This record gives sequence, C-alpha cells and structure tokens, in this order.
Amino acid sequence: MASERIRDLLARERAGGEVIVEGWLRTARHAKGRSFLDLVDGSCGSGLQVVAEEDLAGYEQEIRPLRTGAAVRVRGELVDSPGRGQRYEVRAREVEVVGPAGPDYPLQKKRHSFEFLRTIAHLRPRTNTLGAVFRVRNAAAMAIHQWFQERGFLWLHTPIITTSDAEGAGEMFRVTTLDLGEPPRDPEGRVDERADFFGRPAHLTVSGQLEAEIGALSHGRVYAFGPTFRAENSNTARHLAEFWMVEPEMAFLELDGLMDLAESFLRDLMGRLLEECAEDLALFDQRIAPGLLARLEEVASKPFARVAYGEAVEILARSGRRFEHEVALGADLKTEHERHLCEEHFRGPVIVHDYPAAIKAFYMYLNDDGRTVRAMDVLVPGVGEIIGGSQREHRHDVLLDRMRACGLDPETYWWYLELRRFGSVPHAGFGLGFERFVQYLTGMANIRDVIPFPRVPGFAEF
RNA sequence: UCCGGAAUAGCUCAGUCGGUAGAGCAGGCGGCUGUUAACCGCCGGGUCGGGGGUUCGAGUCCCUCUUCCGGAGCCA
Repeated sequence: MASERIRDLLARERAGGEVIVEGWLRTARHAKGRSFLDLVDGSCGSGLQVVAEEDLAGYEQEIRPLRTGAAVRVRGELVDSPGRGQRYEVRAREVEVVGPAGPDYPLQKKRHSFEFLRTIAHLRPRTNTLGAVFRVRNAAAMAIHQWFQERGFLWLHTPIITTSDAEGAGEMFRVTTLDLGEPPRDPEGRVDERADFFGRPAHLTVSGQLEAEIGALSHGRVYAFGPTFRAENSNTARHLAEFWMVEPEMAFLELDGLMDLAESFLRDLMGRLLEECAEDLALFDQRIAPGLLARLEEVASKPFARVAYGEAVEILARSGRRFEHEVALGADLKTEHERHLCEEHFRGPVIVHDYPAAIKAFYMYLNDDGRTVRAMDVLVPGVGEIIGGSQREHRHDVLLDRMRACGLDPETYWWYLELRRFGSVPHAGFGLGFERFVQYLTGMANIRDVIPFPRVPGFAEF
C-alpha cells in the first residue's frame, strides 16, 4: 500500500479507509492512555493529527518518547475527528519510528527568529513559515514558466559561464582552473590567461539578456530563467550574490508593448498565485505581513500607473517632501524617491519610463531627443524596483556610438553588433528578480529567507 | 563599502544608578488531561561574542575585533 500526502488526505470528501502517512512531528502531546502526534510532510501548511492509543504495539518504548522532529510512518484509519481544531485525524494501527530526534533538536514549537533559522538552513524548511515560502517559490516558478509557455515563449538556456568581460550589471565572479598560488606566467611575468580553461578570462553570468536577444531574433519570443551572480559587496535585505532572474526578450516589440507585457505578466501571476497558494498566502497575511492579501488582490485587479521619468521628477519636486538625496533632472531615482512614488503618490505599482541615457546601459534604445532611452522600471510598494527593462538599440551605428561613449570595446561584443547587421528588428525585454518577486508575494522582509540557500558576502554555508 | 543598532541559558528575551545574573519556552523528574504551539509542580542549565582598558568592583562605562540586524550606495 502506497503512502499518501497530507494535502490530499485533507482534501478528501469524507473520512474512512486505511491510509499510510509519512512525515515529521511538529509536536507530540502525550496524554494519559494515548498520544496526539501532529504530523507534517511538507505537502501543505496544515498538519495531520495522529492519535495513538496505549494498546498499540511498542507504545511505551517507541511512541511515548516521540518528540518534535522525529520522522514516522503511520498506518491507520482516516476518521472524523471528535476533537476541535481539525476535520480529520488518523487513528493509528501502527506507528513506525523511522528516524527519531533527540532532545537537542534545534527547532521548537514556538517562534524562532529568522536570523537563527538562517544558521540552520538544513532544518528551517521544516518550519511553518519557511515551508510555506518554499512552496510559494515553487508555485511561482512554475506559474512563470506556464505564463510564458502559454504565450509561445521559448525557454532559452543561457550560459552560466560567460566570457563577455563586462555587461555593465555589476562585479563578476571569476571562474578559473588556474593554480592561484602559482599561476602560469607569460614572458613578461604576467598571469597567462591563455593557459586558463577557456583560453581567456571567464566569469559567472550577471544576466542572460545579451544571449536572450540572440534567441529573440531567431524565435521571436524567448525567456531566460536561471541563476545569476553578482560579486557586489551588497549587504541589504534585497540583494543576494546568487539569485534567479526571469528575462523575457521579444522581437518586433517596442517600449509601450514591453510595459504592457510586464504589467500583464505581474498581474496575471498575482491572480493565479492568489488562487494556487491560498493557504500559504493566508499564513503570510496573518503572521508576516498584515494586509498582504488585499495588496496582492489590488495589484491583480488594477492597472499600473505609468509615468515618464521627467514627470516623475516633477511629482517628487512638487511633493513638498524633504529627501535625503536631492531630486534633480538627469540624476537617477534613489530608493527613497521610488518608494515615495509607489507607496505614497500612486499607492500601488508604478512604471517609470524614458530615463536619461546618461544613467542607463549602452544597449537601450536612444530616443529621437538624443537624451533619453526607452527604459522602464516597475516599482512596487515594499520591495521597490522589481522589474527593469528596455527596448534594445537595434540600429547598428547608434549602438556602436553608444558602446564607444560608454567606454566598451566593440570587439568584445562583435556578435552582439552583428545581430544588428543581419535582419535586425526592434526588440525589447525585461529582467525580474525572482527572489524579489517571491518577497513581494510573501511579504518576507529579508531576501535571504525566500531562497533555500542564500549566498551573500561572507556566507555560503550549506 | 558607509551610517546606525545589537550580541546575556539550547531558543525568545529582561537585567534599573557599575555591586559577579532572571523569566518564558525547550530539557529532566512527577502529576493531570480527547489533547490543540495543552496544563500544573519540582529540578538541572551561563567564561554575559573575542581581546584590551577604566574602576575597590564591569553584563552594565571606554577602545578594538568578529558576527548579525536595520538603513544607504550598487542593483534585480
């Protein structure tokens, strides 16, 4: 007889029948004559109450000493629970202790701090909150794939290791097989990088965008969805050294269409996940971020505000607010400015578009004014910038000029430039920080708690 | 990296004016109970993050290092 998942058992129409469940004890309450075991198996937030009577084989020796953390397999009957607090319970016929847990089991029945849980990343997925986070994360990943697949986007597997020496998105991790103690030297005594594994310097990717553009110009609609790496010394609640990014790239698409794409993407996903993860999101609404459900529902149902960069600066200037960083036309919007726009002025998601060229990347499409580029950022309350994207510069000569102006070596990007010589078309794409998306969904304050094994400066345990 | 805060029992925290430490939970023992992060009683448990200094005396004040948290910058 096969075991069943608690999620499925709780969803049954009625009690009855023999079942086998396997999982871990969230708590064990030993009463006179019987024990109540709260069993969880990760399939859902709810546990299943197992009632073990004292006449069971091995009751005193095996069941009575059970405590939080132990793994058990239970065979018994699914019955209507006579107690309050649960609809069904399992009347045990046999409880097999698969893996006991000693009194030094670090997880307790009560709340732990997230800081402490980070030090036990091998056990924290068993907690209610982290368990829910990882279920929501999984559902979000699958919903993202589904959303793109339904619209004819091809999942393009962009490389993790790259030899583009700069993509303008931050410091990169070096990938090398050279002996750092005694690297091979050229006649001048410099490290001979031609002797390295790829015959040239290589790094972990900071973005799949440039390769995704290749895909857009062959398959029309593609997306990259995988890990990316930044070696920035960022110590904040919304930065990781290793994080996942979703990067759709679409041909024959300009800025307006890109904003539509980003907005419908976010709103559709919110709507879908509100349904799919109702139980887990309710837990976040109750315990982590009161008002979360209302906020997500609003995002799913209301159009996003859109404002050009110039207007955004005017709004900030007129706000009467004193900002730590001055609001100035031509300067990038700071975190406090972005927060003011989406949290106070518009009170919801905002798309800011057409930024000054000087503060944006070389590959963004230059407007006719020669001063702004067709870039857009989606700002959401609580998290800030969640999406950044742009229409790409598809005109060869304009791109070449921009690269030179930005101090980049066109040789390195020969293939990127060549795409602009053979069948170049307007195209556009955006990047969504997957962990920030999960943060937004769950209301979790620290990005380290929405990825199973966070990598940040000074920490790569587990 | 910069600014601010924190580090006390296994965990979550309190500790007043500088006079060598407490609670709840967890653990052990006992009791009670179709229980609900059960409840009641008793017990054990601490190099107060490391190093240095001031002082008769430092968990408490000062310096320094480490780690963590919050904010900023960089960004997603």
